[in-house]
Amino acid sequence: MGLVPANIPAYRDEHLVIDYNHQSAILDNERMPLTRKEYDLLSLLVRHAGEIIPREALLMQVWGYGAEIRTRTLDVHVRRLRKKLGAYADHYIETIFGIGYRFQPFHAPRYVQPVAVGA
Amino acid sequence: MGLVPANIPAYRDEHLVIDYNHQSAILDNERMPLTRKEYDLLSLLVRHAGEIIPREALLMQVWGYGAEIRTRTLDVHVRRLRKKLGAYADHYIETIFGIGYRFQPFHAPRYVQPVAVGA
DNA sequence: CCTGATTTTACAAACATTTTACACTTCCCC
DNA sequence: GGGGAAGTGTAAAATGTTTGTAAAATCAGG
Repeated sequence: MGLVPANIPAYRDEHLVIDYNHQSAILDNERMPLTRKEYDLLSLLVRHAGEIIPREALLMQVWGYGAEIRTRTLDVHVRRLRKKLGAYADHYIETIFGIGYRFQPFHAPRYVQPVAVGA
Repeated sequence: MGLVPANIPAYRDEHLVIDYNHQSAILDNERMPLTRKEYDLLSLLVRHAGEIIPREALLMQVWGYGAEIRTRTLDVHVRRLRKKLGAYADHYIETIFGIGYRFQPFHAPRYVQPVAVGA
């Protein structure tokens, strides 16, 4: 029981922090408020940073939609995410035409760098 | 050595003091009278300052309600608390839509060290 | 260019919280 | 115990937020 779930290490790069425990995101030291679906979508992309994830897979994982459902919901949510990501939007969320999307970290395949946190 | 446990250090910030030993609260040097439930709710939030606490957890900890109980009691108590917190209400008690609430201290500790200015 | 995919905008439906009002309960004092 | 004041829970309307869909605009690939 506990108020706080298990301790999953956060994602961090030059501009973005995703705290999986708090289900929150911080962009350039500012809290970035995300809705549930936005968070689900972003965190899925981030957990597979560098990989192309097909639309199909995203619709399945985040919405539970099967291949038979035709919808633009994913695109609209990607847009909302990009809007909140501001200037970095196009760097972070890459469109793979005809396939899906890919999250691209800043500064490379170093997923988690040790960070000295001031108390 | 009485019934009441040892000295628990009080919570203090710019405007608010919570004295856990006396179960009392002081807002801008004025005593802020709280009812039992109000105190329980506020002190729980304050003890986890900066963390999101799910509605479920609050209902469990303060009321002993399980997940099966559907009620708006929590919301109403949050409202009563906010009313007593006056102008700072919205700063102190933050609503996390779809999840729960969070107490935000004044002069909050930063998640991440500020980055050198420049750009 | 032509065609189909994605982006963008706008809006409505679904869902969650806030606010108000009131009923019930508890506690205290006589 | 009786009566009143304070505390607490609930219902319901008002308000606010999130999500899904449609439709037009734009883009990419052949």
